[in-house]
Amino acid sequence: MNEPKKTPTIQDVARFAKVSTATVSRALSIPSKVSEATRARVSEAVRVTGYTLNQTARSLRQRTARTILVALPDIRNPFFSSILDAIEREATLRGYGVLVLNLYFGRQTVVQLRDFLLSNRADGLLLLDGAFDVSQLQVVDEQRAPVPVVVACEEIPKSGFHTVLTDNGEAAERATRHLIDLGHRRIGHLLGPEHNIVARERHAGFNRALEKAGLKPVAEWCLRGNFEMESGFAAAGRYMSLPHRPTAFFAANDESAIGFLSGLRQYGVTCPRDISIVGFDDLGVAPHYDPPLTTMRQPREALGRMAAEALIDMIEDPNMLPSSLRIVLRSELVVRESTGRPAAPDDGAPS
Amino acid sequence: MNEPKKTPTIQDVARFAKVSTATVSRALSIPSKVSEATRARVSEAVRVTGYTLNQTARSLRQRTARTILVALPDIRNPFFSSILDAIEREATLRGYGVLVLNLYFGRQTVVQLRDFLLSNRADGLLLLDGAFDVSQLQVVDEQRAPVPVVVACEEIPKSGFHTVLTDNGEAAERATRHLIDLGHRRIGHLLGPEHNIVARERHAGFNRALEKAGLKPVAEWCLRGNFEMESGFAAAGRYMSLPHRPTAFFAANDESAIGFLSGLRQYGVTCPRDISIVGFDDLGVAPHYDPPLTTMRQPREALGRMAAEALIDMIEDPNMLPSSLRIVLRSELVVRESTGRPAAPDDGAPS
DNA sequence: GAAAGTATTGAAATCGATTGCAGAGGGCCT
DNA sequence: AGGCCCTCTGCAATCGATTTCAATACTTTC
Repeated sequence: MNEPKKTPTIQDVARFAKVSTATVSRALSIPSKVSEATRARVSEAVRVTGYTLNQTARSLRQRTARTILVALPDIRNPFFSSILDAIEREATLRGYGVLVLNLYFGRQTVVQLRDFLLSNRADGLLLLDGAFDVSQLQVVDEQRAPVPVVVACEEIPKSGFHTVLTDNGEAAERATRHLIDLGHRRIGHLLGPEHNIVARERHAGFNRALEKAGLKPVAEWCLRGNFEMESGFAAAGRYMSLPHRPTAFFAANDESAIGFLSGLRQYGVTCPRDISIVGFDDLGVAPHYDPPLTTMRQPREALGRMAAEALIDMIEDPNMLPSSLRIVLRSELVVRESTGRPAAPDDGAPS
Repeated sequence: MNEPKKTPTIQDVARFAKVSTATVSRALSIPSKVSEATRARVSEAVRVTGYTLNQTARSLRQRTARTILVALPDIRNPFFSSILDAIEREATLRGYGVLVLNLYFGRQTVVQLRDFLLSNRADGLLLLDGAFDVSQLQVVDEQRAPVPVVVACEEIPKSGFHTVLTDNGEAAERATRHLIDLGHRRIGHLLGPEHNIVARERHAGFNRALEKAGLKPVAEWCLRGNFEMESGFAAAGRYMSLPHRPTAFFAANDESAIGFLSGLRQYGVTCPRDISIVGFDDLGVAPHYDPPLTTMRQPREALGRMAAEALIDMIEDPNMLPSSLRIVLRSELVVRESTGRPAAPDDGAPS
């Protein structure tokens, strides 16, 4: 009685209910195909034996794992974690499990990711990283059925994957435009990581806004950064050493904007009096920072949810989606107190 | 040639290498048991066929999923996400996948969590939520082999589970002590969620520190909160309406501390001039907030890593761990600028 | 009342690996 | 030469479900 009992299987249920395993299986998954009486006997048997489905066995037979794999660069990043959250909700709703995989390790992880997918542990991949080199992920043109993939957040240019993302370039343009509308003429940009596609798009959007307003981009006003607070903090020093300083900055994201502001405080530069800053992401802390941060809010929940939806749709019916799906979600400017009119009348680029 | 080829199985490899599937299996997992020549033929066959292991089939046979399930209250919370990150690293290192499950839905999720575990999709559970009602999770006293469980972050009092956590009470005591040492006598506490064990322990630690210093706890100085920024923000209003205001606060976590500070700014109360605040967690933004936040830093990476280690150890050898493991990690006070001496000499509780 | 259709069930194959057992072959010892 | 041990390999069972196919009983229809 106290020995480690084996977990009950469908065989045990069948024996107890005096039916075949086939009938038990049907009673549980297609009740309409089984008579009332049998169904009751099976239910009772399940109750008594304490039977629970062995998902592994089902997966093997049905060739589906009812699991999706989410690969992302960094779970700690609040931007990703809130998307992951939305993905998890949607997946759970539709009966899918969520496997997560960090992508720190570069090359090694590619192999791992590939094996993961090809090992039937997951039915599809949700990739949250455009920097990822997909050519190494020989999942597509392999001599086997293609694995469903959806790329979210960042676009992988000619990969042909379904994509769900936000309007990074356009949003950056609007953020910058906001600064211009306030009267700023000397506007700088705190860059994101050099090889990150999202960062590049935001940079491009920034440039477009300047151009449309007839402002010349000034190379020294684009300060190096990498989305992290420390990089913004470090950029403050470089800002101070500029001969002709911008009165406003568009930061590639909120984190670097916060680091930047924090660094500027060290030099006695106050926002928005001396400088205006607009960020990107609308992190949770943005409204409670000092000053509350003007920023572009990305629809993170929608992004995660729609990406998960698309992936699961594709898994459940590969023909359901159009050959190439590309959803672009619109970000929203949230004006708070980190942006204002420039102190002095402003005459544009340095002489 | 262009038809959807089936993914190659071990049978295909065996056929190509002209050996049995048993030999292929051994060549891949116990190479020492196979002759040099055969091993080479198998390798070649694997290369040519493009074979990858079907983990599901292996799992079924070996009765292990090489996957752990991490259940947590909220992935978005940066505290949890960084622990999840550490867990993922450790698990990956040891060849385990990580399934995540949010626990929003209360009752429904319990059932789900239970099925998840009993369905052989995961070999063990890492639970990051002490508020969770484990009695419903009939995994322990079921009439079957017990599922390995490790509880991290929060303790579940008499559950008998292995536990890895930080010294919440003791750390809260030290945080409060820091305020006392600075000369504060009127010290308040911004509470965490009422039924959260961690919050209670911090509250208890707070009280102990006061007591040891001969200070009487004042009920009105404990402001309601729930770990979220908004709750801290709201608490600021209640603070302002106190007849006799504390000169220092110990906030149950950084987020609520930040919300509180943000709320206080609305009333022109400046930190640390008018009030000192110490938080808990050392969020990424803490050093870059204005003022930089004094806080208790929890060893989050270590916590996640050790919890994952313990769980995987338990999975791989149930007899390896002592009957009851309880690891307590020490938090560290990080003094920044949100705490200072009280402005006026301070004489303790109101008359 | 016979034929056709429908509802219900079971036997057995199947998914793709691992593994216990046994057999073949070779080397070594007595 | 015979016996023993060791290495290498294959056969076939096994993990726990699903699913095809066929058989049976029961209705319905003409």
